[in-house]
Amino acid sequence: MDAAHRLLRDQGHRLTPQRQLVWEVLRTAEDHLTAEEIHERVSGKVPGINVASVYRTLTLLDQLGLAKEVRIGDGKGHWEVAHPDDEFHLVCRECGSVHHHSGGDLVEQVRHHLTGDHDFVPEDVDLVVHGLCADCARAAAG
Amino acid sequence: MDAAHRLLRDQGHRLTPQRQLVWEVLRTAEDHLTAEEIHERVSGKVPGINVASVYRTLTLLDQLGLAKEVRIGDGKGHWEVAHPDDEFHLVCRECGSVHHHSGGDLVEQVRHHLTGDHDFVPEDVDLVVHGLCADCARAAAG
DNA sequence: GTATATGCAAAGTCTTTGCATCGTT
DNA sequence: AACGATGCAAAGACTTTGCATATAC
Repeated sequence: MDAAHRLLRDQGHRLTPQRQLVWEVLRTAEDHLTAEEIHERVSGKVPGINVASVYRTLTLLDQLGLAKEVRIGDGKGHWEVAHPDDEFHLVCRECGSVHHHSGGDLVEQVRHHLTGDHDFVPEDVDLVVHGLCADCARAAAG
Repeated sequence: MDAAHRLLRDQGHRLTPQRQLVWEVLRTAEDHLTAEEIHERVSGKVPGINVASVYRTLTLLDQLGLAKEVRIGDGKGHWEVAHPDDEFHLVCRECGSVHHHSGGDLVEQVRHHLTGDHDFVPEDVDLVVHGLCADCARAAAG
């Protein structure tokens, strides 16, 4: 049983097929999926799970620190497996793709900058950069 | 006539009282207002403008580069006068306040980092930090 | 006078919730 | 058996849109 399952049960939550499937889809996604997309993928695998359950599961995974919602500014929530936040998101305005980017110590610098200031206690640093991905930039230039 | 008005007309848009009021409210706001809040404030000043017009005006101001929507993760859009994006937003999870913070050259560094990489052409850098503002941090500690 | 902007109400999108039923523990 | 989770449908929050009327130019 994987770590996520263990964590679920340790907290007194039940390990249902729906939850396992949502987690599985999220874990193996190459992309940042919306709740609707996760719903589709899970539905493709079995009976048919309700969207409400997808939302409830995502909320739960978030609370457990296993998943995280990314707001890239298109109105929908996009979900990913939680990762150390020294990474940030590159959103292409042309094709809509979302890539992770490890910014070295940039996020750490932001943290440090704020902490030194003593004006604000930083918890979550959300860095989203909009622009053109390599492919779309090439297409635009060509 | 102020620069915003000139810009509106130069682009062939009409200078209506509604637009002037929305801009006025936005320009003089100390906070980051939602469309609903802007609507309330404008309504307080005169006859009564429709929320739809507020949304339409904000969209227009955005297109003209005069206003900008900030997504702080509470589901609503918050609006501000556009500013050079070497500033970022500090959102308090306790009181919900949103403060601007000039991060020195941090945003510039992000840009530079990405440009050097040639993997992505950065346009907009949105840096939102969630945490505790000075007041709430004090309250929590005390 | 004409094209654009407004008001109004309706519809749209994404997400949450109430409640009866089902299923994990 | 008991309590938590699911499904379903309805409601909610925020924003957009269609269309007739009003108005800036």
